[in-house]
Amino acid sequence: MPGQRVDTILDRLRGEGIRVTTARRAILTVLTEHAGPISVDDLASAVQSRAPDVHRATVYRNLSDLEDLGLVLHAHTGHGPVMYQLASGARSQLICESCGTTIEVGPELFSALARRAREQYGFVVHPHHFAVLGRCVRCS
Amino acid sequence: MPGQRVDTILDRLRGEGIRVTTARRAILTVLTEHAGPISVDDLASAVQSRAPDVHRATVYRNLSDLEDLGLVLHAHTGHGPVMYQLASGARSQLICESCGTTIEVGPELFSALARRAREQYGFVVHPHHFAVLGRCVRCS
DNA sequence: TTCGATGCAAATAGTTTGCATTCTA
DNA sequence: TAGAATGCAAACTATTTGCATCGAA
Repeated sequence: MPGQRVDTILDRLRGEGIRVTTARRAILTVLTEHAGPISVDDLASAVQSRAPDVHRATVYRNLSDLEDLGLVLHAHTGHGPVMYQLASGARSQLICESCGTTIEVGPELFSALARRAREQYGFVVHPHHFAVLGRCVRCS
Repeated sequence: MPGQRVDTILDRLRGEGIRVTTARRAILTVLTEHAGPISVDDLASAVQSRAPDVHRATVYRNLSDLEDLGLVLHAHTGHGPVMYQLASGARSQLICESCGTTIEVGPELFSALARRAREQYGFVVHPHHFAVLGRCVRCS
């Protein structure tokens, strides 16, 4: 299944005149197999276990390109590292500032905030681009 | 009025055995006079226009100490710089990912999100520690 | 064979730290 | 005058960029 999904994306890339390389395939495979957001660090490690020669700079460049194409999204997590995930089925995160525990949540959690921001300020919230910081059950 | 407020804070610091220095006074004065969150960069510039010899490292060290005392808060703003503000009367921010426009908002905007996060996950949201990213009226 | 993509190294930005010196209390 | 706080420089982390080389189409 994941392999098929990767191939679908690669076909789309080819259609856009973008070349299918070892690095690109490995990055998309890891993103597809890993449900939810993953840090560049973890992503690069996973990629390098498949294709050892892939350089970090290449990972950054690819993530940036894939994001421009609308295929992946990044999220800022405060003190923590930037997290990437496939755009389809993207999830948001609640992150504990004390222990780092991360809870993945759907966009419905933001519906009221999004509505108020839009009504009061005309501001459209992007729930996938930032983590909600706070304190988890165990730490509070 | 601001001067009085700064003195109140300085008295409290003295009470905790913390010394009142030129740098500390300047940092607190700028934070008090500037309503809402300010970046370290802007804060340092404003501090240096009052006390030119204050080094950036000192600004960072002081902000960290003041935060430990619960007097100031920092917020992560995604791609942008970390913002600091006095803890009393702290505001949250909606930041446009396209043009950088910032809207300051009160904590009431987060009430529904905070309630759902608490009810469903026992997670306590800290609305002041992260900015809400999205797109402003003009950019969307 | 062409030119997009890569590896590598160096540059950059934001922040932290070690240490000798300064200055508050 | 003791030791907290500072200035400075160097270290660090995360990310970006220039450039010569490589390889997908």
